[in-house]
Amino acid sequence: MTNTRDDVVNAAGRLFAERGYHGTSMRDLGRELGLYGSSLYSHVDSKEGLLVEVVERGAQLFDQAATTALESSDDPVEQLRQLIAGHVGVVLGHRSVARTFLNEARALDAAHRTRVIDARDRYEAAFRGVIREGVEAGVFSAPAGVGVAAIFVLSILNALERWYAPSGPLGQEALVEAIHAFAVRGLRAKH
Amino acid sequence: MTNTRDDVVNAAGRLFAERGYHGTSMRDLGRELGLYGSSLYSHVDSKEGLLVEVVERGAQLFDQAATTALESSDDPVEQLRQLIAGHVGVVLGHRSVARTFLNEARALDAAHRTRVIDARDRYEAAFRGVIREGVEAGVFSAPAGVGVAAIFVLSILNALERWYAPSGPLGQEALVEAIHAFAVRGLRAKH
DNA sequence: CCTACCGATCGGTAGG
DNA sequence: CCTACCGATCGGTAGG
Repeated sequence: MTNTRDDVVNAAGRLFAERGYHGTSMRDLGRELGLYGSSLYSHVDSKEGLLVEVVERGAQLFDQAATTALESSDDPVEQLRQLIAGHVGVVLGHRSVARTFLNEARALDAAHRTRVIDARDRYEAAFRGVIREGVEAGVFSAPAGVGVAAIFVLSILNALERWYAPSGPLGQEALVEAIHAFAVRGLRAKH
Repeated sequence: MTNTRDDVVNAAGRLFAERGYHGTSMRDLGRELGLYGSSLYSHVDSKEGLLVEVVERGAQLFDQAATTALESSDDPVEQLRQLIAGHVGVVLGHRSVARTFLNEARALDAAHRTRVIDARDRYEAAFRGVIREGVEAGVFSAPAGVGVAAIFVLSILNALERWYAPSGPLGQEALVEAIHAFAVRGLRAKH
């Protein structure tokens, strides 16, 4: 019945993801945990600190997923599959954190927002690198540029939190396969 | 120097797009127009009414674009190009409205939110229909289902507001061509 | 469109 | 973790 600090951070992630940072009050958050808004301050320093913590956790999860994916293989097609699988894993395993990371960074002060933007750019760079290797190996083609191709794939991945229903007809593995097939075809060099 | 009602709605769209509905106060909006927050109420009835107006305008723009696109041709590949071109046109021509429509619907009351969700579903249905026709004509393939394929294409389109820079190296026509090429390849039936 | 103001709610603190 | 409270800000109104 007693709440831990982690309970507070997790509940904050849920509410920030659902209603947005500015749409969530500390009293809302307290209610979610069965206590008063003012009581939250024995667990955390400030509302903005909670947002920073959730967002940094999101950056961490995506960063780890990308690193693991790149280490899994030397083949660009397979690395892309692992990048996609990793992203899907983060979204399905930590949806609120992912949503807050993707959508609420604008509520951060300039310094923390810069950190998030840098983290996203490093993550994107993993996709760019794999696509570039594929192009150099002659298996991919990116007529509009590697950067644009990476954004297209990431657009599909970042949109998942908006529509994917875990209880729906499309399972996690089928989802990964569908995205990978679509991306690899979209990137496929003529042959 | 005097502001019209349209000036107020447009400025509201800009601020809602940049900071979110809950991140924008009526005093912020007044400041943007060079007047006091309370003065806005001689132009509009309420803050939520402003959001409704911006979001409904977004629904209208996307709906019109889809209708025009479908009428432009009978060929699914060409219809898809026109759907993409129409979406890009809305985002580049009315970016704030598009952003607010895409991101701020959750701040609406249940009745208006339902209207937005219905509008989005009708818009998605245009993409589903074109892809379905392409599959039936044997030119497209959608192994994970027509609905999933439509979502993939729309994910790329809906993400545009997050990254596309009109002043960047990729012009509007090249952007449409790049998305269409990626989508058509992603959907292309083996042959 | 401004001045003056309202009740409600905000993030946060003090003291227990 | 609660009680009692703070100053600031919120959406909105009355009257001009």
